[in-house]
Amino acid sequence: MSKVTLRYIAEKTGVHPSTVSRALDPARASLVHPGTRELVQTVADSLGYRPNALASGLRRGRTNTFGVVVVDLGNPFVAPVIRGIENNLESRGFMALIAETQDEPARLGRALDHLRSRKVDAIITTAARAGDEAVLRRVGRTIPTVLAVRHLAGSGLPAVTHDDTLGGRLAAEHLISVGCRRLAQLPGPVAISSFVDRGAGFGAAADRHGTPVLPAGDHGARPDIPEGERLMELLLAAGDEPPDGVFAHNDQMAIGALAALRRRGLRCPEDVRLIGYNDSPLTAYTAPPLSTIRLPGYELGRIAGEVAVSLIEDPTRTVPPLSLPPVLIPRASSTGLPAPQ
Amino acid sequence: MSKVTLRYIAEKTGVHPSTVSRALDPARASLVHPGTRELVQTVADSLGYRPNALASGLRRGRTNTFGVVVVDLGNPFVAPVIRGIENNLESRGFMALIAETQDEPARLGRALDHLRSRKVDAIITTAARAGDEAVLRRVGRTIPTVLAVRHLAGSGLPAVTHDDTLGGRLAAEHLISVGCRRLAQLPGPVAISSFVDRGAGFGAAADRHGTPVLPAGDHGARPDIPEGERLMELLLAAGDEPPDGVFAHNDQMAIGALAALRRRGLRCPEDVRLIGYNDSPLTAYTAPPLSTIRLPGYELGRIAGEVAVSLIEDPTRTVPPLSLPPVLIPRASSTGLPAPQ
DNA sequence: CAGCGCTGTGCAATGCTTTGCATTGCGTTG
DNA sequence: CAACGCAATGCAAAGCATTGCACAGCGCTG
Repeated sequence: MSKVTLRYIAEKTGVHPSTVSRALDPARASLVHPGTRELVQTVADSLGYRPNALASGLRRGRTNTFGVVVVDLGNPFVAPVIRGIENNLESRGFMALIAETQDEPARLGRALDHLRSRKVDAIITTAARAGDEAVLRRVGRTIPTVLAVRHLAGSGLPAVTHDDTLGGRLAAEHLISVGCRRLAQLPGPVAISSFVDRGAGFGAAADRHGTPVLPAGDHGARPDIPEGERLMELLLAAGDEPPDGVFAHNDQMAIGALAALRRRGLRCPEDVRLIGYNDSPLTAYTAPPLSTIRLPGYELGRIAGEVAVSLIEDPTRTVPPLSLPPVLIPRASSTGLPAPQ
Repeated sequence: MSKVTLRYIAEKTGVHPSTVSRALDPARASLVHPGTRELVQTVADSLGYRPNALASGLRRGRTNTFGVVVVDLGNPFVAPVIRGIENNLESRGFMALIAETQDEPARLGRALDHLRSRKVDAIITTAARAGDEAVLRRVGRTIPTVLAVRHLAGSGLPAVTHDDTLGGRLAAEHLISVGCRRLAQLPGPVAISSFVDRGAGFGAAADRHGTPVLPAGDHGARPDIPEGERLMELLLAAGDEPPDGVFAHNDQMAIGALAALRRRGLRCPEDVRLIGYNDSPLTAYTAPPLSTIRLPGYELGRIAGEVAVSLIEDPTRTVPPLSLPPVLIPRASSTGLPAPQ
């Protein structure tokens, strides 16, 4: 049983391979006689022919494949972004080649090499960190590359992000509006634009209201539950009067903070009001339900995909940075009110 | 600036392309003179040469790419599985082409077509449903295909699963051991082996102990939070005396059940003890913390990758079904005790 | 000096599809 | 009837890396 190739179909139908190629490509099917076309199509269908994407890609210089670089697939908030990218591009026959970096520069380098080798049509990365400028700029010269979620000033690459400055501001204004007078943050890593912006937005808004922000003991090395716990402990151990309103730079850290508060016998929200970031799936079900900032991840992914496609079609295009507004989701951890629902 | 190809390197170094090819392939580098090899390697490095994976794949019939088919990247428990697959295969130079089915048969078909077209070396699917037998068997004849997480009797494909029968049994025995005498289940879709096995294991264990299991009002259409809420409502509305121990077939449904109980003014665990399944990241932080069954997802992914590789190397091999034991994680929702930690 | 067994290289073919150009055949027009 | 246009198809090259085979060169041996 020989493999089903274009040539094989051509032999079966008695026409030339190029005619088969044309007959099967919707864009060029009009060039071939309706009768021939139908014959070719039925034979191809009955044999279960699938064009060899490698040969096709080699010939035309397009693979209909794009690379998606993420830090960690386990992070709940990357899923909607990928889905947004995927759903947008899937309808155009694209598939995603996924690479994880675990926030390690060496893995980013390897991932980009692999994607380059496989001739992806575009790359979307949600894993940019300070320090990645050079390698991303280099790859961006030959392959349309879009930054999603995290931007990176020195890279010169188009970016589609959440407006984290606004997110930080929303968090600050909310805590102030529910009566907090001594604020604090549990900050994420400084190499990542999202956290930098959240911190800056929060600080600026607090300043504008004349509300003090206690210095954070440290920056989160990885923005996860144990780190949130550790940073909250630091804050409580600082000797000063503890803060009455805390902004955790993501929900994981906020959940860690809840645990730390509980252990120290402090109540949330009575003693310390808390707000997280991302609106992860289960934050509505913690005790107390966690106030948070909701990000339009799916939409962001969709737009990043759109930008990537536009760059594939015209790589010279310059795309201005785009940022999507987040939304405050107040819940009991800051308001003290039971969830409305 | 012409593209950096094998031929280009060959011209620069003054040797034949085939020599360059050999010098750059660790497996055949020994065939070329050390001096030549080094010259070629330094020139290739300095030009940033990356072999064209399309041409390579076309020629050798191997792409070092595998397809991973999942239902939904947003589902928290698929992440560790993918990571297990990926981490295992990444070190061997493989990359993953990811496809989502959303549990829709048509999308599965399209996904498999795309993967076939792109000549992936192997396919790992975590999305098998009753009804998919024929299409999976067909693709499995030409591409090594491994079922992960969900098995499928009629497919004849090797499967690496969690032992969900055991998981169901653990749930039943645990509820019985903490004093429950009227059990019930919130079952997931019947087309998915995982849920069928959980239900069967639970039922069999309850029988063995002579403990009655109330009939479930319905099967979950999608095993998510709202469905859990709905099924729990059904159970409570059934008129009979309500159950005192409930096994939700996954954590999402358990969380939905918590909400339903709260709304009906029933306390958990005092009135109804509850256990979920999967040990999703945030179940430890719900109120009350949720008892659950922990699955070795990462390990499962790793092994599925292993099996896939062994099938790539020898497609005739038959691999016996493998299933990994889950672990009971008792928390306050069933024990009534505060979490130890 | 023929012959042997190596090693290192070169050569040409292969894998499959796409595409610009050439060709064929047919009908139309002046 | 010659010339022309047009639709449909065929032809061959291109895209890039890999690989079986051939060949040259080398140091020996009988």
